[in-house]
This record gives sequence, structure tokens and C-alpha cells, in this order.
Amino acid sequence: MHAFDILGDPVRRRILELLATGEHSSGDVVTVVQREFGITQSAVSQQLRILRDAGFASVRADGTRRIYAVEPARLREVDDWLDRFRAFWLPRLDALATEVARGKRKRRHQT
Amino acid sequence: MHAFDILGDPVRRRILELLATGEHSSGDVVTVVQREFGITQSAVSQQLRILRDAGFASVRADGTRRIYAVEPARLREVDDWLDRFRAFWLPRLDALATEVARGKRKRRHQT
DNA sequence: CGCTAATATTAGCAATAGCTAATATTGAAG
DNA sequence: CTTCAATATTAGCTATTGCTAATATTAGCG
Repeated sequence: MHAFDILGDPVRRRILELLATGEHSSGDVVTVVQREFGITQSAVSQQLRILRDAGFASVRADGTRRIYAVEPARLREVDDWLDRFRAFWLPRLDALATEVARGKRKRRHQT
Repeated sequence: MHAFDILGDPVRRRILELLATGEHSSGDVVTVVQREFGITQSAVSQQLRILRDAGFASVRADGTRRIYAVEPARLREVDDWLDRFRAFWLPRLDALATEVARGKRKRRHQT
């Protein structure tokens, strides 16, 4: 499934924003999302599963808790896709910045 | 409408990829998308309208032709949203790269 | 004008996505 | 080994989305 299909949902985006700040238990995520979107625990759990299955998040058990963390690879795909548009808002990188940008791009698909 | 909602469709993404390489007439877009997705002119035109309405593309008339161009602002939104995850794949920018990255970020929301 | 080419619009249909309600699973603690 | 708390799963409903087919619009040209 394409990265953008996953990011097309506001609940999933919100969950990822939350995970961007650090690990969180399923319960934590439910609390926040429930407050902001007014949906059930079930709905949040389903979205967490979608994020897992799509490789945007990983889980580990901590007793009866499930601790979720963001998995950056799929988000890098989005960043890579944007490369083709960067020329529009970075019309001319000077030599130095170009080097850095190149280095950054090369480093991709390694980790 | 959120940028990601627009980018969640493969036809729309393909159209934007096409426009990233330069301006194209509606007909050009139809030809390419039709070949790759097998959908009608109508469907493509509807997607072009969605891209226009959402601010991802602009049009100008050239006789009976409509020439489409990519409008980068909405794509920058996506780039901005990704900022919160960049720390995951750029764990430590050296001083130089940091300067460049900062400059880049500051320049946003100006144009 | 009347015709044609290029494009846009509309109505209606079908597939999918995301939700709720109900239920299942799993681990810890008494 | 039962009970409770945390989380996941399933079935089924509904709203939305993207499509086709048909039709409308507009510009250029004879």
C-alpha cells in the first residue's frame, strides 16, 4: 500500500504526530485521539493496526500494554517523493547546500 | 481539504509527477494517465479539477487548450509536516548542514 | 454562422474505508 | 484459577470517493 494512502487519514496522521514525540502506549494514543476525534477505542486500535501493517509504526509488549513507536522508513518514502518538487521552492541551491542535499539523498535506502 | 487527502489518490499523484517536469495541457495529461490507468477523459478532467480546487495546480488558457502547472505551496505543507520526523533519519546534522537546513526552514511561508 | 477539437460538467452507480457494537485475547494480581 | 485491565478482532452499516456515460461549453476555422 502506498505511503500516501496511509497518510490520507487524519486519525492516522494524528497518531503519527504523537509517536513523533516519542513512544506511547495504545492507551495513551486512545486517550488523545478519543478526546480530539470522539471515536471509540476500537477505531483507534484498528488504525494502529493499519499503521503497523503498513510499516509506519512498530510495537513491543510491556506487560499488558502495547508500546508503539514510529518507524521512519515509510515516511522517508514521502520525503523522497517530494524531491521532484523541491526545485520549485529551492530554486537554486548554492554549491554548499547542494553538497549537503546530495549527501542526504545518497544516504537514503541504506538504513 | 488537507494536502494528504489530495495526495492519497494514485491518479492525482501521477498527474503531479507529470506537472513536476513542466507545464502540460489537459490533453497531454489525459494521454499519459489514460495509457497508465485506463480511465476516461472525464475521470482525468475531474481529477484535474480537484487538483485545481485544492491549490495543487493552476491553469491558463491557450486557445482551446488548458495548460496546467504545478503549484508548489500545498506540497510544501507536506514537506513541513515531515519536519517532525526528520530527526529519525537525520539523527545528527553537523554544524554546516544544520545551517543549511535552518535556512531552508526559515525561507518557508514567505513566497 | 456551422462545424470540429479540446475540455469541462453532471448524474448516477459501485467499491471501499472507517466507524460502532460486540466479543475475544492476553497478562498480572490476588 | 478467577478476575480485572489493556488491547485486539470481527461483523456489519454508512458515507464517501472515483468512475462511466452522457452532455455542455468554448475557441478556432472554413
